[in-house]
Order: sequence, then C-alpha cells, then structure tokens
Amino acid sequence: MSPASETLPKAYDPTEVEARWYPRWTDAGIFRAEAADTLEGGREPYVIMMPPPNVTGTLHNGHALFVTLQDILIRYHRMKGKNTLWLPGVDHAGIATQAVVERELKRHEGQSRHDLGREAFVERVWEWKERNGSRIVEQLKVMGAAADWTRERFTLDPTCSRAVNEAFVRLWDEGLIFRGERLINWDPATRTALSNEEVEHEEREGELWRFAYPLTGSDEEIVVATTRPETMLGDTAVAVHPEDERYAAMVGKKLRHPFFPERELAVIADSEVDPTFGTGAVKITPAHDPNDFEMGKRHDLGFLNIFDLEARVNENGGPFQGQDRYVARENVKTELERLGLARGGEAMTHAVSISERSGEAVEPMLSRQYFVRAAPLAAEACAALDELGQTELIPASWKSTWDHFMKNIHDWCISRQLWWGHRIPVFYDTKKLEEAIHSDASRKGGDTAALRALEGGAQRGDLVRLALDTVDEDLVRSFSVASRENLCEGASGERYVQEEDVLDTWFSAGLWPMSTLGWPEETDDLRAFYPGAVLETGFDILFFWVARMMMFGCHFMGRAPFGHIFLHAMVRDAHGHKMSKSLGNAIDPLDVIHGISKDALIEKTKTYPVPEKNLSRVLKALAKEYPDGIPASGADGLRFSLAALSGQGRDVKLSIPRVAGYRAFLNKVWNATRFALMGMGEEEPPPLDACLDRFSMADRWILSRLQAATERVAAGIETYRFDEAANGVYQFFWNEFCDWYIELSKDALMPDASQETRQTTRSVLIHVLDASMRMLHPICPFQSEEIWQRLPGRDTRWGSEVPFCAVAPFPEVDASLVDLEAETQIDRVVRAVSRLRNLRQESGLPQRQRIPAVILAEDDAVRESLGSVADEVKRLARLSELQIDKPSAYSVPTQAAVHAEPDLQVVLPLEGLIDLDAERGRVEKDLARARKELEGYERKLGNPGYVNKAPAEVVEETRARAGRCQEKIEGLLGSLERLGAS
RNA sequence: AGGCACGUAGCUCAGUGGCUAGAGCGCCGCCUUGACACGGCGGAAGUCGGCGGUUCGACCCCGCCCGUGCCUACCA
Repeated sequence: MSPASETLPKAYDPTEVEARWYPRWTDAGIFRAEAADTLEGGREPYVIMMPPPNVTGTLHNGHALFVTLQDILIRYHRMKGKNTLWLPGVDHAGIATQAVVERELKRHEGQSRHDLGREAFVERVWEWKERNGSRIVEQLKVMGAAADWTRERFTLDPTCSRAVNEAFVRLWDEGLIFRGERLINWDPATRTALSNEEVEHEEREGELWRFAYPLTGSDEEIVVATTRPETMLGDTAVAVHPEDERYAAMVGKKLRHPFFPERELAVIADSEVDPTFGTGAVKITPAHDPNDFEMGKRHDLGFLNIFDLEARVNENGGPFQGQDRYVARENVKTELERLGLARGGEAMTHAVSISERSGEAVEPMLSRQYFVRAAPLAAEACAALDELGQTELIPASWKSTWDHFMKNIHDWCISRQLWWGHRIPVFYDTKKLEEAIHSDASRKGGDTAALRALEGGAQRGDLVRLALDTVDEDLVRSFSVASRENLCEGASGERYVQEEDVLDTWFSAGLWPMSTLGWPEETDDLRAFYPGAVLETGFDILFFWVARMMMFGCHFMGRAPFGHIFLHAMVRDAHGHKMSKSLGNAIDPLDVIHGISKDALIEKTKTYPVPEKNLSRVLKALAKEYPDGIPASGADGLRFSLAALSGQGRDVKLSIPRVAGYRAFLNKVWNATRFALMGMGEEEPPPLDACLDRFSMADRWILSRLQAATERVAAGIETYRFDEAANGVYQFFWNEFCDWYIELSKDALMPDASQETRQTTRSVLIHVLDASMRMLHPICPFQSEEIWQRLPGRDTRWGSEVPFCAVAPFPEVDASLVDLEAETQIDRVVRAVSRLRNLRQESGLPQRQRIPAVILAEDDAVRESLGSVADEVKRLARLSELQIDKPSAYSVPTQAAVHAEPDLQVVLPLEGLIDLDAERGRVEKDLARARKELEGYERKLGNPGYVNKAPAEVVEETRARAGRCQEKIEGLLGSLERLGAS
C-alpha cells in the first residue's frame, strides 16, 4: 500500500497532464458524431458550428473565449447524453488573406500579384494556407476543443464551393441577386469594393472650408462649405433648403464652375438640406457622396466620377489629373484662393469612413457591382425570431439593435475585386454580347466605346469588361448566365467568359451551417444536424455573419439555422482596452497556457506592428504590467478564468493576477485529491449506497451541498451564465468541501477511527470527488479527466463502457440526498468554530496556544449535536478543552470573551490571558453595532405603514430579529459589566 | 444626433423590492496544525455615480443629470 502522496506530486503541473489526454480522447473517437444515432437511434442532437477563424491567422484571446464557452456547452451536453456535434473549420477570409500574401510577396520577392498573374498568385495563397492553416487546429487542440475533426471544413473546399454556387444561382434566378450601378464603398488601398459592414466610422479633426461659386451672368455668388474641397471637381449642383429665403431667388439659376467654364451647375432646392449648417448651401457631388448621390437621383443631376481606382484624380479633374485626393485637396484650395473665391473656414471634427481592412479612408464611388437584395431575406430572418420563435437572441438586449439593423438593411454588395475567394459563377455569353453591344449603341445614337472596340476587333476579355461597365444594365443581363457548372469548361467553353470578381467572404460564411453538412445535397448529416442548437460568437459580427446565416438558413432551408444566438463579450486587457497587436497589448493564449518570461514577452511584442512612436511606451507598460512575465496557467486555468470572468456584460477583462487566482484553485483541487487518496492504496471504498445508514452529520451535509452545487452549475451552463457555473464549482469545492468537509472528516480517517467509519468517509470523499470532477469537466477537461481516472473504484462505479470522464454522465441532482437538517446542524458548527476563532484572535491569543472554551445552548438537541462533533470543534478552533452546557449550569467568569449567536453562546474564559481594556473595546464595538442594528428594526416597527402593509412574515421576521438583537445587547452589557467590575 | 450597455471595497466583478450588500486579487496581523505557502486562520475597507420620484420599504423599479464604453447614422 503506497501512500498517494508518493504517486501524486505535491503541486499540480498542468503542462504534463494536459499533453496527455487530447490524443486519447480523439483516438477513442469520442468527439465524433454519427448521423445515424439521431436518424435511427432517435438520440437528440446538440450541434454547434464553430465560427471559422481566418485560415492564415493565429488564435488570440478572443478565440480562446469562444473555444472555452463552446467547448463547455459541447462537453456538458455530451455528458447529458446528447448526440453532440461541434463542427470545426477555417475561413478563407478573402481580403485579409490576400493582403497578407501580397505583403509577403512584396517583401521577399519584390513582386506584386499582377506580376505573378491570377493563377500563380492563387496558387501561392493555397501554399500559404497549407503552411499556416494547421496552426489554428493545433491551438484549438491545446485549448482542449472537443471538436469532430473528421468533419473539418474550409470555406473554399469543394463541398462549400458547391453550396456557394448553388445559393448564388438560386438567388439570381429568384431576382435576389442583381448587377447594378450604385454608390459603393471603395477601398483605394486594397482596390476593392467593401460592404457597409466593412466600413468603420471614425471621428477626425478636419476643416469646414468655404468657397464661392459665381452665378453665371451676374455678380452674385453662392458660398458653400465642405470638408472635402477636392470633390468640387465633380460638383454638378448646389442645393439649398426650399424655404431658405436667403437663397430663394437663386434657385433655378446656373453657377459657373471656376475650373471648367463649360460645366454649368444648377442651384436646386431640396428639403434634406439643413439651412442652419455651414452656409445653408451644399455643394453636390453625386458620384462621390451618399447624400449627394440620392440628391442627384432626385433631381436628375449629372454623375461625374473624378477619381481612379486608387483615388487619384482622373481625366475629369482637368489640371488636377493624377493627383492623390489629399494632394488635390490642397491644390484646389490654393487655386480657389488665387481666384479670390476662398471664403475662409474653421476646424471641425467630422466622421470619416475608414476601411476596416486597410485603415484607409473609403472613397464612395459610382460602380457596377453585384448585390443581394437584402430586404426580403431580412424579413424572413426577422420572422424566425418574431412570429415563428425559432431563434432566441441572448442576451435579449441585442434584440433592439438587431431589429434596427434588419429593418433598415441595405442591399448587400457581394462582389470583390480580389483573386482569393469564390469566383462569381456568372458567365458572359460572347455571342449574345455582340447583340447587346449593338442594341446599346443604337439606343445611344449609334456610336459607343463598346461598339468601336467590337468593330476594332478587341480582345474578348477586354470587350466583356468594357461592355459590363458601359452597356445598359438590362442588356448586360441579356448576355449573363448564372450557372452551377463552369461553362468555360467543355464544348461550349469557347463561347463563355467568367466574371473575374470573387464573392464577399461572408457570402460563403453565411452558408456555413448548411454547407458544412453537405447542402444542397440531402445528406444524412443535414437531416440529423440541421438546425444547430446555438450559435455562439462575439457581438461584433452580429451583422457580418449571424444575420447572413439567419437570412440564408431561413431562405434555403425554410428554418433558422440555430435555436439560440448567444453573443459573448469582447476580451480586453486588464484595463479594458481592446486587445490588439498594434496596441501591443495582445496576449497570445498559448503564452498564458504555457507561461512566458518578461523578456520573451517583450521580444515578441517587438515583432507586432506597433507604431514606432509608441513602441517604447508600450514596452515599458508591458514590463510594468508583467514584472515576472506570465506564469503558466495551463489550458484549464485559462478556460476557468475566461468562464468565470464572462458575465453577461460586454467586456471580459483578462487580468493575469486573476488567472493566477483560478490556477490556485486547480492546485487546491489537486491537493484535495491527494488528501482523499492518501493512505488508500488500491483499496476501493464501498459504494455510497452501502453506507447510507452510517453517514455522519458532515457526510450528510456535504452530500446535500453537492446537490445544490450540481443544480447551480447545470443551470449556469444551460442559461449561458458561465460565471455562475464556474463560481458554483469553485465555491462548493473550496469553501465547502475543502474548508469544512475535509477538515471535519480528518478524525474519521485517522487510524484510531473504526474501520467502518473510515470506509464510510472514504466512500463519501470519493463520491464527492467523482461528482465534482464530472461537474468540473466541461470547464476544465484535462485536470478533471486526470483526477477522475485516478479515483479508486472507477470501473466498479462506471464500468468499462465509460472509459473517460469526458463521456461519463454529468451529475444529476439526487433529491434523496438533500438534507436540510444536516445543513442546519453543520451551519451551527461552522458558526461556533468561526466565532471561537474570531474571539481568540480578537483577544490577541497567539495561534499556537491551545485554550479552553465553553459553548452554552439552551436547546438539548443543539448541545447534543455540537457534542457529537466536539473533537472536531476542538481541533478546528485549536482548543485544549471544550465544555458544552446549559447557560444556567455555567457562570461566566469575570474575565471572559463572550459571543452570542441566536441559538448558542461561545465563551472563552480568559483569566490572566487577556488585556482587559482591549476586550472592553471589542465588546463596546460589538455593542455599538448591535444597537445600530436594533435601531433600524425599531424604526421599521414603529412605522404604521410598515406594520400594516408589509407582508406579515416579513414583519414577523423583523420582530424576531429585533428580539434576538435585544438579547445580544443584554449579553454584551453583561460582559461589559463583568469586565468593568474587575 | 439616436440607440444599447455600464458606473457597487484600492483593483476586477457578483448581487436580490424587505436578512447587518458579497467574492477573488491586493492590503494588515497571526500560523511551517499529519492534502495544499498556488496554503490555513482572523481583520480592516463601500454615503452601491448624483439628484428627484414611486413604495410601508429602493443598490434593485421610474425620470432627469454627470461620467465611461460600444453600436448605428447622409448634417456637407
């Protein structure tokens, strides 16, 4: 019989334990889900689609949070017997990935993607993906993610691509996808269109600058105010409010453009103009401003595009052609000043639209793109939440934000001028193209650029591109075919040219809940696992992603893709700042798990894109924040922390000291196990059922508390209150099991206790540990598995068909073990011990000194129950002797410290041991507190409104409290008297 | 500008229309008590952002204000 303290190390080492279990779980295939279990076996499915991280990135702490929360849900429901599927995958992340590879290409080979050509470039991106994609998978495994890797998906793999084409063609056929000219968000840096959701608004310092447009044939002028003077090169009108008397006479007149005398600007009246802002007159640039665009349509103005694709002034800008927009801004101002048209200006902060991708200011551009008509789809998605009740948004506070977005949704620009992604499955029929060009030309008076190109024998591709941009939209549609098959392959290949643009990444991501299961094929997986139970993700992609999945799921499957949408908070640093590499405060989850030294952390941060001017400040802050680096918390430690810190607010502030605190908990769990196994050897404890009639009060108590904890933890997970679940395990295990049960049961394990008592206590210890590990498992899978495996009698309890804690049942509440009597009694013991400890320390008695004590209680049963644990009380309060008596049978000595509880009094006879003044001070303080409390009760009871209107039991309770308080005061007065009399 | 959160101990956060408002970390003191110093025991510390209102009673419900954060938005 070897003591367990020799087999279990003294301190818990997560690194060693965590490396061991993941392969065993996957080798046993316990994360794999079978459609047949549900389709034939009728097992209820529980499905989560993992939000696919960007294939080229690495996981950060935001990912760590979603991994933790989803894994908790998945593991919990698996233990609850559901047919559980967590489907993992990665996203091709169009712009982000392409940008990374382009940057690498430039840096290492000095080439642009255009130098390489489309095919070769895409090849490079695939290579990059193959090299980097697996890192995410490794990270997920280190985190413990219980995902079904046999079903791992990539948004560009054939199954997903097929779904994308299917969805596109169906929407096209239904008229929900169209190609049209709109004012879109153009990112001049990455040279692609963006959706509204990829644009951020930032407040920036700017200038509201004024200049004058002279009226033609008059000395009069009209002064306009603008933050973008360069756009005046594309102005086609000036608008005023129809009721603005200052300008009433000018409406309908013409203005002269200072640089282009041939262009006449109209003065128009429109009620959208705010007469109180600026000069009350607005310059209108319909091709480069969303408001002006609308205005232009209303008033049939000219749309003059003045920028090229890199936001340099184009040929319409005359002398300013070729200048960057910001350069042109200054030059236009200078020139207007020279012409005497400048009219001053003032500083102003205004919102600038920024590309989320490049950080560059977005240029609104008139452009032909593919769009999804989002409104009808949004209506279906809203119905799923509202009328149909298929989906619930949690926390519900997001509902109003959701509604506002969905009811005001704009058409969704889905074409991107990129090479990495799903190429749009639209094919242009070159035969019909010619007809279209001719029809277009005849509509437009016979001569068009496209016609000239056609007759000049232009290359097919160039001709298509030209026609797409210039031929009337309905005629473009006449030579466009959306097709599931690639029409450029095979016999008819010669005839077709495929659209060059690719789809917005979120288009394929929107199909994720279906495409991953094989849609449009009616697969078993699709039948078994659609819809999913919950979509768990950050609120920052509610619209990017969640809304799109809802729209597509409802539209194509006729049913919302998940029952719950749970939006978790954002992970921030300890100060509440968003973690980001460019701020230098991003912490890699692996560094938390494995630990990292201060120096290594600083070196690593130096490789992040922190702006030069901030670097030294950032590094200094880092050194201050982590003077000792980051201690290794293990995956379990990080997971526990994230769960415990994830309230339902919008932030999770990850503070490393806090993580260390939770890691201490895991050490505590480990050592409680060491204690339980100590001296037990291979000997199996009897099953709990065999001990029912031999339980001590403490046994009954801890088993009762276990039921409460079980309920709390399960409820926490089921209501997405992961902090509740984590705290539930924490408090039960540490504050009840370790602090009291283990302490109370030590005597029962000593060699002088009877064999029977020892066996019963061990049975309870092992039972509680077994249940606790199963309760802890969803949050801390590694440690719970390790300990659960080591508990003696595992096979007897669970049999060989339950080889892992990961597949053992989650504890169920056993009502027969709920024991209120035991709770009352142990609560009394806890109070007595605590008061004794408090008295001795308040009286300044050193910890090592054992002292005698007396507990007085009127009630026979109280005395009896305390008497039954007298030895334990003596040990816990470090007493030399303990007398338990009726108050009437004991006369409190003059020099004594006394504390009264409602049902008992604790007394430390302190003859010669105490400082009388200090004792008197303590009692007086107590007295003051009690008097204040009593005052409160009396004020309430003296209030007729309270006595009459408050519920009778509340009033009664207050009376009882007042009574007890009064007794306590009398006791304290008695003490004071004794002390004073000495 | 509108919307949504949040404001509770030095820090990070729980909390319920009625018990003397709690936890972890930090702080102070004591303790190498036969699992654990990543530990044990005890302690100090909060006018629950401000002002009103509803109520017998408000940290909690309502209104306004102040502050912070986020989202949405066409004021050039």
